[in-house]
Formats: sequence, C-alpha cells, structure tokens
Amino acid sequence: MRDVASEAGVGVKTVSRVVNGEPDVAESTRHRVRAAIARLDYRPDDSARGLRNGQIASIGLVLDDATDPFSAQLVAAIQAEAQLHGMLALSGSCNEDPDSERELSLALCARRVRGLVVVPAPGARHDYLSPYLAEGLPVVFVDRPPVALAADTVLTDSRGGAITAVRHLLAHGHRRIAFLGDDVRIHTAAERLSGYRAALHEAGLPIDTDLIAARPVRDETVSATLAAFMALPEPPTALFTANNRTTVAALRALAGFDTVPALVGFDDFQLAELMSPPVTVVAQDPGSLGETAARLLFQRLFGDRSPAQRVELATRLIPRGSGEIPPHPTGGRTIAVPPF
Amino acid sequence: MRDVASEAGVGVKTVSRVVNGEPDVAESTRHRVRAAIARLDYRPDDSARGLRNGQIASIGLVLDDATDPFSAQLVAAIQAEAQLHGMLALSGSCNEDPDSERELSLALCARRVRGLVVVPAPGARHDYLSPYLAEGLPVVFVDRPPVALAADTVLTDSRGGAITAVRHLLAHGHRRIAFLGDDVRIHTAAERLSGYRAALHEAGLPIDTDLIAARPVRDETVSATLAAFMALPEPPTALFTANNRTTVAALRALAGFDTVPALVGFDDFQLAELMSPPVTVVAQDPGSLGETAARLLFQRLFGDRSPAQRVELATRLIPRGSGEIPPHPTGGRTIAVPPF
DNA sequence: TTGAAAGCGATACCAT
DNA sequence: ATGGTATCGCTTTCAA
Repeated sequence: MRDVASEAGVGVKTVSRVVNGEPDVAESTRHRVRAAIARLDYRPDDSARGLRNGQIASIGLVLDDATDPFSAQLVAAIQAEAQLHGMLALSGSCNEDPDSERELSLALCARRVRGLVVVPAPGARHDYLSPYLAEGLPVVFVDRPPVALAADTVLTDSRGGAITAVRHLLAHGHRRIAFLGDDVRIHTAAERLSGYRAALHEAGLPIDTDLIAARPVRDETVSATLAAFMALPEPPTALFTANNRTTVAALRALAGFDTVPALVGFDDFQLAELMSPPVTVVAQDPGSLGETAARLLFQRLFGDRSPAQRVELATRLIPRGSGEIPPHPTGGRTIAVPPF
Repeated sequence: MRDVASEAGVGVKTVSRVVNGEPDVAESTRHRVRAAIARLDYRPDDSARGLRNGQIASIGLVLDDATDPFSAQLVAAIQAEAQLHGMLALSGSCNEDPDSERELSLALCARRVRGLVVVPAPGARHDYLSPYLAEGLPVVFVDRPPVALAADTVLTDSRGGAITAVRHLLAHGHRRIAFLGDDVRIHTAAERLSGYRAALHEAGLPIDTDLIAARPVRDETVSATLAAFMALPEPPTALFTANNRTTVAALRALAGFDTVPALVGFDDFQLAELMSPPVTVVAQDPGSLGETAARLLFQRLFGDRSPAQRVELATRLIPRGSGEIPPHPTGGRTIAVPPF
C-alpha cells in the first residue's frame, strides 16, 4: 500500500480510502490511485485488515459430516449467501465428535470470523460459545438445536414431518407401522420418533416397542432389524424410515425379500423415483435450511439485536408409490411388489 | 498476549514461545505461562499471526460446483488432510463461471492462504496465478488440468476409464455404441470422448457421429438425444454415459422405453445397484482425488521443490448387469429388460 | 480533501 | 533462558 501511495504520489490513507470506497476523495485523486493499483497489481492484505478491524471477511462453518450430500447442499447455500456479502466460508468437519466440534468452533473464533454457523455434533454442549455470543458474535445453529445455549436456530420440522409420514400410512389402512431411525441423542432422530408416536396415539393405536428401532445407521444393523421385524408373529405392514441413510439401507435390505411392506422415508434422495416401487418421502430442503441460516446470520451482522429465534422449515410429502401400498388383506404379511 | 505476560510475570516473547512450543523455555516458566493462559482463557489471534508471518493457517479451496456430491467428497478429503496439519479450508464455489473462479482464487491469495486447491471452471485460463506460483505459493489442480499454466495436477484417468467402459461393451458383442457426454470444453468430457473413439478404433469399428452427443447435461436434452438415437435406422444397442449426471438423466429417460440398450456409466452413484437392471459403472474415487491433491500440497508446503507433477488415478469397472446385456440378436433394437 | 502518526496482536531480532 | 523493541499492512484519529 505504501508503494501504491508513492506511485500515485498520495498518502497511504488516501489509498486506503479509495480501496474501501470511502467518500471525500477527489475524483482525480481517486483515478490516479486506481491507476497505480492496477499498475502495481496491488491487493490489500486481509490479515492486516482483520488485525486492525478485529474481524476478517469470512464466516465460520462447522459441519457434522462433510461427506453427506445434505451437508454439501447446506454448505453451497451458505457460501452463496456469504459471497453475496463479499465473504468467504472458513469450514471444517467434526465427524460426529463433540470435542472436535468445540475445537473447530474455537479455532474459528480465534481466526476472528464474523459469525459462525454450526451443525451440532451428537452429544455436544454449546455453553463454550457463550462468551463469544456475549461479545456479540452471531452464531446460528442448523439442523439441530444448541444444547445449554440460547441462540438462533434453523431446523426442519422433524416432528411435523414424521406425523405427516405416519398419517399418510395410516390413511392407507396400515395399523402395524414400524419405526427405523437413528440414535435418539440426535435431536432430529428424537423428534421424528416423537412424531411417530404422536401420530399413532392420535389414531388411537398402541405403541408397540417391538416395532421401534432407534440405533445408529449401518447397513448391517438395518438389515438385521428389518429381518427381526418381519419375523414377528404380527409383522409390520408398513415402515417409516426416519432419515436418508436409513431409507437407503432399508431399500438395500428389502431387495432380498419376496414381500415388502409399504415405506415412507424422511428426506428425499436421488433416484427415489426410479426405485420399484418409487419411494414416497417426506422431503426437507437443505438449500433453504442453509439459506435461511445465512440470512439470519447476516441480519445479525447488520445490527439486528432481537432475541434469538427458532425457525422451523416445513416438509413436503411426495407420494410416489411405496407409501401407497395397502396392507396385506389377510393379516400381517404384505403383498409382493415386483421386483423391489 | 500482553495480559497473559503480565499475569504470568514474564515477557510477551516468552508467552509467544510457549504458545508456539518453541524450545529454550524453562519448564517452570512454561508451566506458569500455561496456567495464565488457561486463567485468562487466552487464544492467539490468527489475523495478527498471519500479518506477521505473511501467511494464515488455512488453505484455499476453489470449487466448480459445491452442490455436487462429487465435490462434497473431494472437500471432505481435503479438509481432513488439512486438519491433520492444523489448518482449515477457506472455500468458495464459482458455479462454472471462469471469471468467478479467477476472482475467488485471487480473493484467497489476498487472504494469504498457504496454498490453493482449484477445480477449474470450464473455459478458464490460469495464467493469472503465475505470479503467485512464482512467489512459491503451492497450487494444485484437481479433476481438470490448468490451462496456460504448469502446476501440480491430480486427475482421474478419464480416457483410460472410457476405454475400459467401451471395451467392456465391445466384449459383450456390441458394435453400435452411443456416446452421451458433456460439453467437450470440459477436459474430462473431452478425454472420455477420446477414449470412446480410441476403443472403437482399436476394435476396427467406424466412428458414427450420429451416435455421439456431447452437450451440457440437462434432463430434457438427454431425453431428446436418447429418443433421437433410438429413432435411427440402426439404433445403438449400447450406451456409454460419460458422467454421473448424464447416467442418471439417461436412466430417467429410459424409464419410459419398452426396450433398453446396454449401459455403462462413468462415475458411480448411490443406488446404482438397485436399479433394474443394476447399473454397470466405471468408478472413480473422489476421496482419493482430494486426499492425493492435499498431500501434494502439503509436500510442497514442507519444501518439496521438484517439478510440477501430474497424477492420474485409475478407475475401476464395477459390472452389475446393465453393461452385460447382449445386443439384440436380430439387429438394431435391443431386448426388453423388465422394468427399467 | 488530504496526510502523518499511533496502534491492532503477534513474532523476530538482538541483547541480556 | 528471557525480554525489549521494531515490524508486518492496514485503518483510525486527528490535524492541516
């Protein structure tokens, strides 16, 4: 910047003014400075800026699992929003480890990001962020709410979505509906289970714990669980799979069966419409989730001091076939649907 | 840091030494400083560090399209490698726009990242990076090679993979094999087309341009192209779809046909094994691509000054069914496979 | 409208 | 082994 100043024959402050588009610079001076900048191919150093301003032109992004397509869409939406404001995203993945989530968030704070978007790791507490929050750092939680901290949160309406899914199956005559979900320490998993229970309760049906499996998703466990369900004296005629990975794992497992239950999955996935039968889902929108979170963050950055809000985004039922299979008329076993 | 120094009753330089794990600090002093750091909950400011060192503890990541699951795996692998070295990734997506790629890269340079990983946008030139490269900034290109610049590059062996795919179809008796790919301005698309031609040539077969479609992928265009192929006097008995999106689009389009050609796709995708028939693919490994690129970057960062290298990762053929359908015995039309 | 000088927080040099 | 001080590149303050 000194070089530019001498090249243009002005003081450094004037160069700074031009670079930052501040007023009170004569048009001719401005022009001369710009020319010097172009000649020297000068680019301001963001570290120095950050040091002086106390903040850098980036926001932090803490993900639970970066390999997930869900995360990809979330990140893309947040980045797009950030880039609108001339900011970049500094991101890291904590791979479902709460300690790692904490380290990552604190590392981002140390880098003096302007704000933080966090997808909480299962089992994490977030009070470690309260000093930063108190200092005015905007923090927005996405997909799962913070624990032990009050902060802006953007969620999918998991409970509502689950109710929609189960009601849909009930409307098609099912009375034995199984639940296949993830570890209930994950907020969304717990909410979806709660919605499942609520919908059954509302229909005056009992909750049969033999039909509920809430464990971490792995292809083998889903497969074994399904086998156990189908071996019951009164097997389920329908299945509610409470997340993307579980749905896909269930489809893989069911490929080996002669007869298949009806199925509604939470969260849409590529090629769902080409399955046999096509898979009915309750879709959420990761892009909107990210966009909403980022907008909230920037509102805070622009001075919004209103109390922390919690936004829940609605889900959308997409009937495609698998959720509209009727229960087998003669009892527990369900009809065969070729070829699944 | 000054606060910590006075709290511990030492000089700032000593605190700096302790923070950076430098030698020549008495154990007792080190201990006292650590205690002070913990008491004050001190965290060093990375902007200040960056200013002093001329670099920040982050690497830059320029993506072509962040929503793509391929990108997600790439990013995850690079981040994981970076986090091993205590670095974070500062990333942005340029959405297939060359100008945006340039802006993003330069913005990352201005932020004084330690190195850059770039997935080139179609049509971009990269000579704008040569001053930074000359100053010793490590830059690694992934998935597509740089244009007008010599730098480290990590690619999938697209040409080889295409040859494998087409040879596989030839081995199953096909002589009329169509090519469905992307715009040839994209390096991988051009390479795959080149591999397709080479494999046909090697088999002594003519290249029929009526069977080649190299256009940007959209569901509608793929569908129209396929319809045109199948309406030919001698329609193809097999299809080589040269990328993930094209393969999926082709599957959607074929769902409406009574008879389907054999199909081999480039790049694997979720649920390929549950299609009817299951889809044969030539798989690449985005994770390895990212990991290799990041390793190369850190080697450079650790002082490797050898000439720029170009690494090509092998593909793997996964036969699942769709690629093993024989050509229809009576001529052009292919046999029906339920239900596709 | 413009510029000189102070200082942001950390590190390197050089002295002790 | 330890600490004072200049310095990195920029912005702010204040004076001209």
